Amino acid sequence: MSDHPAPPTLDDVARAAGVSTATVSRCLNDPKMVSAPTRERVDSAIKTLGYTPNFAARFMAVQRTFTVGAIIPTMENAIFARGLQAFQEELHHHGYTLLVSSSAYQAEAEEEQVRALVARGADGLLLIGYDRDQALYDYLQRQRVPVLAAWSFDPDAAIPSIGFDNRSAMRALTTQVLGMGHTRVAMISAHSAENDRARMRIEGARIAMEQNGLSADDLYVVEVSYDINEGAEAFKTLMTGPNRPSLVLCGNDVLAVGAMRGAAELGLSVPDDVSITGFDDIELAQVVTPALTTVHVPHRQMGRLAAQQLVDMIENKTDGAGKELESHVVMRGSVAEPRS
Amino acid sequence: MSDHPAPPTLDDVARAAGVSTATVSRCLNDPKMVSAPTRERVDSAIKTLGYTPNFAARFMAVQRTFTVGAIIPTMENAIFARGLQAFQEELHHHGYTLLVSSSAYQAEAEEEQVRALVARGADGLLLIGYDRDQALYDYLQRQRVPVLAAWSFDPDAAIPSIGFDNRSAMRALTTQVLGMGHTRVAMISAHSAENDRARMRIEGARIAMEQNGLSADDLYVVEVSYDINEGAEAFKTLMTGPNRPSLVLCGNDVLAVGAMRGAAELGLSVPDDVSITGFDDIELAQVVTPALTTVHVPHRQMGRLAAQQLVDMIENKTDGAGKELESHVVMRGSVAEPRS
DNA sequence: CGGCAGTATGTAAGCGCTTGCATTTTCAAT
DNA sequence: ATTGAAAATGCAAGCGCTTACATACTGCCG
Repeated sequence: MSDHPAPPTLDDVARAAGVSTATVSRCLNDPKMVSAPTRERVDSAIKTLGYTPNFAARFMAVQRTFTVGAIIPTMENAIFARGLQAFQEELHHHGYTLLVSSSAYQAEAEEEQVRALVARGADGLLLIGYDRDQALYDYLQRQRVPVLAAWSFDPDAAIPSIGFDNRSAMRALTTQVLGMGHTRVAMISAHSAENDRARMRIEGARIAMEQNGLSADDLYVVEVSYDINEGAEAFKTLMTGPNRPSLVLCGNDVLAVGAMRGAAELGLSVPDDVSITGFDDIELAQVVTPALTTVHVPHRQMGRLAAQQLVDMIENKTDGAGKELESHVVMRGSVAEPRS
Repeated sequence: MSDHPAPPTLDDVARAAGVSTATVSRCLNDPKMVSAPTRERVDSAIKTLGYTPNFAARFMAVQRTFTVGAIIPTMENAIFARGLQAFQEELHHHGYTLLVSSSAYQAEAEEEQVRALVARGADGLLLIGYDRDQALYDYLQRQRVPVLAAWSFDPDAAIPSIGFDNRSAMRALTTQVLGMGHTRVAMISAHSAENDRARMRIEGARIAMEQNGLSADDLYVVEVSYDINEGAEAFKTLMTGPNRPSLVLCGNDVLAVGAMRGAAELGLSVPDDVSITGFDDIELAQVVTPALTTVHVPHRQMGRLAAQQLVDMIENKTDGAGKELESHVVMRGSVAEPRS
């Protein structure tokens, strides 16, 4: 009815301004190539027509999208939020746009998302951790898409990574808490099968056990999904079963907060009846009562560096060296000496 | 060095399989049009080449992406997470992919994202609330992109919306808590200027004040950003100022949790010294101690319905009627009668 | 005043895919 | 065998943009 039957194209703008499409294109991408008067005519045509360049068409023409994709395991909690935020801010500085999707901690879903992002022309990809099928790495390599892993660091992995040493971080935390005298300890972890971070954290806890005169086998580990409710349930099972622990290490803050809720539901006091620790130091950790003893991870720094590194990989075709960041233990109210 | 210098294209596959590109394309999009033997040859060529169709090229050819975009104010907390999750699950059922981006509660950022999503060929858009520049709506209309608003419901808005009545929800909550006898009440709200949800919640609280024999002007409102720390600071200012309230209504759960942290920092007990309420009923609300009295919002239902509606708008070019959902007050430990 | 930079603009060839239409193949019925 | 309808495949245009190259204008120098 009204104006145009379809959204305006470069061609429409060109016609309206009485110039060629090339001129309009230049106006958009490199204005100084165009004389002032024509530029004005073109600009006003663009404005009155409400023209937005078609991204796909531009992509086809230049084979670059200035877009990077990130696939995170979940958006449901804040674990990746802060880091991702910093990642995207830094990308923005470099003129890139971020596309995010989540895999729900499932390998096939992740693979699907990777393909979707590649098909959409992502210039580079950020993945979490490095545990995944070799075939996926092969695919990515064939597609010439640079990939960077974050939230984990492993100099020997197939792809460069920016992150911290989950194993030694968990070891440090465990050692410190064991120092208070705990001997009956359990751990609530995420499923470790395809999750290097979960696996490393368990290992770290085990190592700490041994270094503190306990047996690694005495660490009873139960694996659940990263979810507050599952954390609460697992905790309750743990505490109502035989050989009740005095210390429950949790794979991350979300599980730990779940455990704390579980404790409340059982009428147990934290830390008097049982000590609980988390991992990540997300906002949640400081909001619960008592506040959570956890491992503080440099989320923002990690996101920022990841963006820098990835952009570098994209633009200079370098392979990127990866970088290990420091994490540190934060002692708060959720741990205490065990009851005698 | 290795295989191909560049990622394989349809053409490469066609050549490898000894057929035309048309056949390969049909193999991908409508396999039953192709005879079994050729299909096998094509499929194996695709596999050995590691071919992924180029999304942009397909988009150009068919002018449809089966992608919808959603722009939410923030990913930093869980406010939109659950609803968005349901939204994307439902979209998936209908064969659509979701692209998410966040505006950081800033109008220009949102506009930028809208354009980016449109440029990327989103078939439809989900926005939060309906408060935005008319020019943006005009633009969207010219681009022929269906838009749906969520988290708010207003039958008279420029675009169809799926959500609840923020005003009456807040009125119900406030009325219920005022019934306990509070007379000195304050509210910590998000900035209401370009946020209809915040504005309606304030209005709802005011209406409840009047209906309960208080003056709407007596509701002291302080506006901050949706952020735990800001909530804590605002709360502390409120409580250390003159005319200290016995009830602090918060615009959402995040602010309320911030307020609770503020109370802890001041050494005030909730709800004995002061009652606090939230809005949204995100996970956080049940994790803090005491648990938060708040308004429960049907996040998942809203997300699901929004997806259905939007798909319908896209596929049938209907205008969509919108739908109002019910919310309800959840009384928990964070409120009590005021001290006498 | 011819000619030559230099600047501004236009022309047209793709980028990788889909799809209407034309062409070839297949195969059952004569 | 012959034929024709149906099934399978190929051809080629075109989706909206960029960009190398060609062309058309400026002045300005000799």
